[in-house]
Amino acid sequence: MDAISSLMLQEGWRKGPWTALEDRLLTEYVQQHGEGSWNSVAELTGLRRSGKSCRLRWVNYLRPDLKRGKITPDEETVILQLHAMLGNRWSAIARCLPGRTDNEIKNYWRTHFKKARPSRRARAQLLHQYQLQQQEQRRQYLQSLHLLHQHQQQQLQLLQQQSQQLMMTQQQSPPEPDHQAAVMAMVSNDDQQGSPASTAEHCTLPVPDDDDALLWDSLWKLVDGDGCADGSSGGEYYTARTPV
DNA sequence: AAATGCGACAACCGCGTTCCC
DNA sequence: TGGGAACGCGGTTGTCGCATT
Repeated sequence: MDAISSLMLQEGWRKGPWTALEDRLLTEYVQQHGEGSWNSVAELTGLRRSGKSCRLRWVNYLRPDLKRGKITPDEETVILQLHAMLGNRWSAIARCLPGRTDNEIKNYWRTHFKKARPSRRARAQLLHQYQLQQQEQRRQYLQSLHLLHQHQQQQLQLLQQQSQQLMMTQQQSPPEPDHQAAVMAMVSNDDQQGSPASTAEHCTLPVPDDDDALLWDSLWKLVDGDGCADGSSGGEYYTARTPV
């Protein structure tokens, strides 16, 4: 707490939510004296509020031209477009939306468009989705291995048949050594491939491309809970959600 | 039914700018 | 022209009510 705030409390300045009586006093003051000279509000009305607090209350809540109610889709569009052009210049954006305050627009933006650190529940859901995706990847991989093995078995049977036919014909004329060795090598290699299950034990999941690697890396950071705790680090904006 | 999470919004705070003497 | 008061702005925090677990 700074010196001024401390002094305010010592002198009995009120803080926190405004009461209906305070609102009425402030409204009557503005009706009589106009906006401005906020520091004289306390003196002339008996309000125990700082000039700063009075101005904020008037601008953000009591002004008669304020528009109440939800931000409309049209207004949301304007906010998005202006924010893309102006950045966080809330007062400039508010000037283009009659009846809306900079505070209101700022709050709306932060609630709807600024990426927040996912909650514990959201992180658990992300982890669950990730595990399901991994299971599905592994299942597809094993299935493809199984199909490959079936194909290899068919090839092996074919080769064995050809080999037997060859042996039978060679009984009439001696085989060429190179050819026989090549056939035996192919058969031998196929045997060493092993069953799909044993192969799967050594298999690794497909290596993700760069984008996927980044995604999973981010995911693990979220799951591990070592993301920035206060959500105040830079670069955390993302594109607008689809309005509901 | 109680605990917890989350969105919405009001209000506060610090700092930069403007105004006035 | 310098300094202090007033004002304006953007970031942050606190609170409340509803939804979900």
